[in-house]
Amino acid sequence: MPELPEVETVVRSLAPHATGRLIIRAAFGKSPVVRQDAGVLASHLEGRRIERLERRGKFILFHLDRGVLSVHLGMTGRLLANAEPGPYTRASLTLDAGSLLYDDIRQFGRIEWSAEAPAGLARLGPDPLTVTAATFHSILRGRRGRIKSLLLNQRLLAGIGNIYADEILFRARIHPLAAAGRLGPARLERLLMAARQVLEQAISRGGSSISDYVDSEGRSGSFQLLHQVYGKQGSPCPRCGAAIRKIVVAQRGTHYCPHCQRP
DNA sequence: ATCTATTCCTGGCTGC
DNA sequence: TGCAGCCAGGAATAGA
Repeated sequence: MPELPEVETVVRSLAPHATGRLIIRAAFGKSPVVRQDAGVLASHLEGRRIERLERRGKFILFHLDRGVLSVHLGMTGRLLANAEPGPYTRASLTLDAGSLLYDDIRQFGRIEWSAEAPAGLARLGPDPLTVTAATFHSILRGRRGRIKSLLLNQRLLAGIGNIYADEILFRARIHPLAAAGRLGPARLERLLMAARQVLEQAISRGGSSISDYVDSEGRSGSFQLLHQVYGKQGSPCPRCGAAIRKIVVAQRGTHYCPHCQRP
């Protein structure tokens, strides 16, 4: 389940393989991942040069000398450099040096070409790693939703998914069902600090390899070894020893310590 | 305007 | 051993 740290890791590992490369050939299978016509898509890509890669929330942007190719990994998407195509390969780019593949078992990912930035990006909120405290506070102020639901909302903040929402809330010692708008300045400050610390530490570990996430060179991350609550239901809280609890919030499995994260 | 439920997808796990 | 049924969840969409 690639979230901000995994997508950032993919972009960093991909950049040396992709930046400055010329796209010789682009091929797409029939898949919900690719919604545009394969021939039209290929005609937009073939002959173009990849000038720069960028992460925006969980989106990977290939800035071309004309247009932008955006890739969202969904749940099981993989962008691989110089890999052999497999049964789940949905797209492939042949470059003037090397190749790029997009593999995706469950096909929740999306690949899209657009002349400018793709429309969906305009709806994304700021990046939690760079958002100012003032903006962060204003995003959550007056909201009646539960804090975990809001952390997952990409329009408010872009990049946090289910794993990191749980880990961030644990670090900030905030209950996932807490009313966001009622969090005081001290807790909001703690929440933003926790978000930055968790996400940056996860990036430094190459992300969390929970299901089948690997970077563009096929390497697993190791942050899953440092998870405090995600997937730890029944295990003792690393801070107080109470049993970690699992509930459902916003239709997502939600893990927290009932002692450290009081309602 | 907001928030919540549903839908898409399939490998892997559970339990009979 | 085999297999039906459930589970995981990012985000668009529909519904409250």
